[in-house]
Amino acid sequence: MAEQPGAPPASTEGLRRLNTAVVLRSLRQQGPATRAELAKRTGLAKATVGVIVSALVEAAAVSEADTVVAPGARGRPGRPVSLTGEGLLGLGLELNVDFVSAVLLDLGGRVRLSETRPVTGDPLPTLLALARDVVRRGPRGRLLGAMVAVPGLVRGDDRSVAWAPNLHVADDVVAAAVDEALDGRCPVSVGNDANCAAFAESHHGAAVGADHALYLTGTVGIGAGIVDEGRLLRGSTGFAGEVGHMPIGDSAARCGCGRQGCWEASIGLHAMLAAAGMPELETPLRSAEAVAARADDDPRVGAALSRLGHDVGLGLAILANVLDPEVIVLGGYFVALGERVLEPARDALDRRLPSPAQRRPDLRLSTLGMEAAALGAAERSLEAVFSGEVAVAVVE
Amino acid sequence: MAEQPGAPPASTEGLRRLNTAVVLRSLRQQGPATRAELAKRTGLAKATVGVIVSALVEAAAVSEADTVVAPGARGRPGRPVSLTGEGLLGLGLELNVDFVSAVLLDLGGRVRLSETRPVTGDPLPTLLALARDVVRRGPRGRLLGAMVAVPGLVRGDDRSVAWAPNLHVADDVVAAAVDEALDGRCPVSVGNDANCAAFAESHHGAAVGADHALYLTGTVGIGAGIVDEGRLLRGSTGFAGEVGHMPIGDSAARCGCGRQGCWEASIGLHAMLAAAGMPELETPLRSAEAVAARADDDPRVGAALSRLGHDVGLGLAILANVLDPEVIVLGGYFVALGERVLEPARDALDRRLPSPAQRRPDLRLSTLGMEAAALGAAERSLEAVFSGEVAVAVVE
DNA sequence: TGACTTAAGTTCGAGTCTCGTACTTAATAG
DNA sequence: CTATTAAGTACGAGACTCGAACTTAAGTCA
Repeated sequence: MAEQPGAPPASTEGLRRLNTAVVLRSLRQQGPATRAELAKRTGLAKATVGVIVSALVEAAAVSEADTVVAPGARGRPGRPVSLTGEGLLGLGLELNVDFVSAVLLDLGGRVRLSETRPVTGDPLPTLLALARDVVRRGPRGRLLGAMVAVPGLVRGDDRSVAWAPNLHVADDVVAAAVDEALDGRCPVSVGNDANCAAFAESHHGAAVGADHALYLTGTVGIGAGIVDEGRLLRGSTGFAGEVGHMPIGDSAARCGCGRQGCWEASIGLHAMLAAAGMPELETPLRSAEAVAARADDDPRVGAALSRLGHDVGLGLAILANVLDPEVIVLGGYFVALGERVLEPARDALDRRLPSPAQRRPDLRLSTLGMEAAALGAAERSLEAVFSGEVAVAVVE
Repeated sequence: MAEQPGAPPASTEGLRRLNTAVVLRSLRQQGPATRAELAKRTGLAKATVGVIVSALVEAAAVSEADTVVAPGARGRPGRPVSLTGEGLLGLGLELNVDFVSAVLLDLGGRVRLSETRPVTGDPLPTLLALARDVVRRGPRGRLLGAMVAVPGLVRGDDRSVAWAPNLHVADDVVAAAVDEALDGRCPVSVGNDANCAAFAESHHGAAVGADHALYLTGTVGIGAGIVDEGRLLRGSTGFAGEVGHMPIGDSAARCGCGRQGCWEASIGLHAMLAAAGMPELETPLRSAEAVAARADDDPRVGAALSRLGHDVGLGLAILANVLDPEVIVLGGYFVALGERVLEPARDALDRRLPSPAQRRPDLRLSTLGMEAAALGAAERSLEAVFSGEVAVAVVE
């Protein structure tokens, strides 16, 4: 059964933390509002909202606009408060095999600084240098948290790596190294890259506003991130969403894992390139762009892509049956193939919905690019604030 | 994005509610404890635990044992408190096509009364009569909540039915009818039957102690219930776990839905009976028992069952890849087939795990029988207490 | 047997929080 | 210039948690 969840509120200070989080979430999800409106939205007393907002203003988490909310209305006009979060930052990092990224996000959801650097050799030192640089060059403010996205399996402590076949890291070496690079300035956690990217899509990308989203990324491997009721699905050992080796698609296709019929062996980058009869270029995206460019002229390539799309849709249908997402976002190399994959995938998906009562999940392309995982990691590093686990406003 | 979740604690009374829930969960999950132990477990102050426990004793939610916890220890011996919940009840109901069930559960997790009645014709009146009977004959006490499990789709309000192809009910007619039958004595909600059964397994059945569990039930149709971090997965429209029509197994098998290759068409009751060459009897369980009895003598039947098990395992492998459960529980007619299905399913599952790093989920048979859904519904009706949304102890 | 030790549980006062009410403030309407 | 309306604030009451001091109920050891 579930662990004793989160920090219990315990004291009245904890109560304040929770109510502050309620106000922050309301501002994030429903936009700016006057104190009176906030009181209505949250169910808190006007007086309470007043106190909380004052503290948030003091902490530079929100700011008051001078503009009146509804000019021409009777009564004293309210001054709308909006979530700007100028001075409160979350750092998202991505540690990957051939590149590292960093995104500095403020509490208002604006990206304040972001950078990606290519890597040859051990990526960790490059990541640490990047992290230090970004923090130094970024805007002044309080760093509330940092999260590192890694292509691998992360344990339930959100810190130690259980398995990362392409990266030579394990346990909490990454977390500890970043801890040190940041001088212990803020808590550091680690997360799976697909999960982080999924989170990014649901907060900033193609799945904004969707409470239930599925993110599928494809490069050489295939991975998924699952958001249910706004929360990331982790599974008992962190493996949830490791969908690359499900038996889907061409059952005779040989996979790098030694088995046959893995989904990855049908829709992974190498399978796609082989089917299109084209070579692998420097990056998956490049390779896919080249294939996309060729597809219009060469009907064989076009046919390969629509077969690919069909197999993508088949797997998505299975996932949609299990998870019932509102939106499905395709990332990775699929983005470069665009409608050439989306259309046949939609067809396959349509034919495989469980019942006429279910509407088809919206199938979209990722809009976030390379830095999706880092952005999601940054967003996740701020989650503790929005959930009320961490206090942002100081009591005066 | 997520709605403003749950009732915010808001006032200090809400804080008490939450802290009371922390104590209750600790008692449920970690067993009886003295006040001092509870203080350590929950992080609350000794004084606070004292007050909360007094209120819980008053409300007949917990009771103090006279037995000393550790005889022979120095210092004043503590009086252990245990969750008995004598006077606090949750009612679980199941509305099905050919039977209805009711389970009366106390807060301590003991079934105080349960009954199942067969139905011919409209099941709703029979259910209402059963509900009234059970409440009347059951032990005196406060009814904290009631939930009706239905074979159908339930909307996010946990009350109205969106789709129930085998039942002639829609919207909130069921909830309203039960409301009336119970004289509005407690809040009434409605839930999907597979979800309820999954919840029952994770609290009382084969998946006790597992935070992440998958429940698969098979009769004519195939359905799943998914527990992740102790919470039920619902999906955006309540369809999560509707796995019967995923394209798995024999791709040529014709399904009742008009398509081919649905999982249901390979492992549903009718497919099993056809493969075994045996007739359908009164109930799925009966039919399956007959097949199981024949399997030892007739190698053709044995072979059919191991093919069935293989197809079950194939689908479970996919689900395990997506969800990473700790335990998988098979219910429905599979229970009667026992190891004849489990063994080939385990084999297929083993061959299809995503990586050597993942351990195989434990595959078990349901132990709860017909009343699983009603029991789970009863358990769910008490969830609001354990989550702190509803107060159980009255402030004196 | 009786003083000492140890730990459980309770009492109490201080501090924090939310809430409702009453009040002040800033705009429009006439 | 006065009345009206609604936003925001001040304030006292009530609820809750907490730490420290205190009481209680056992075992320990002379």
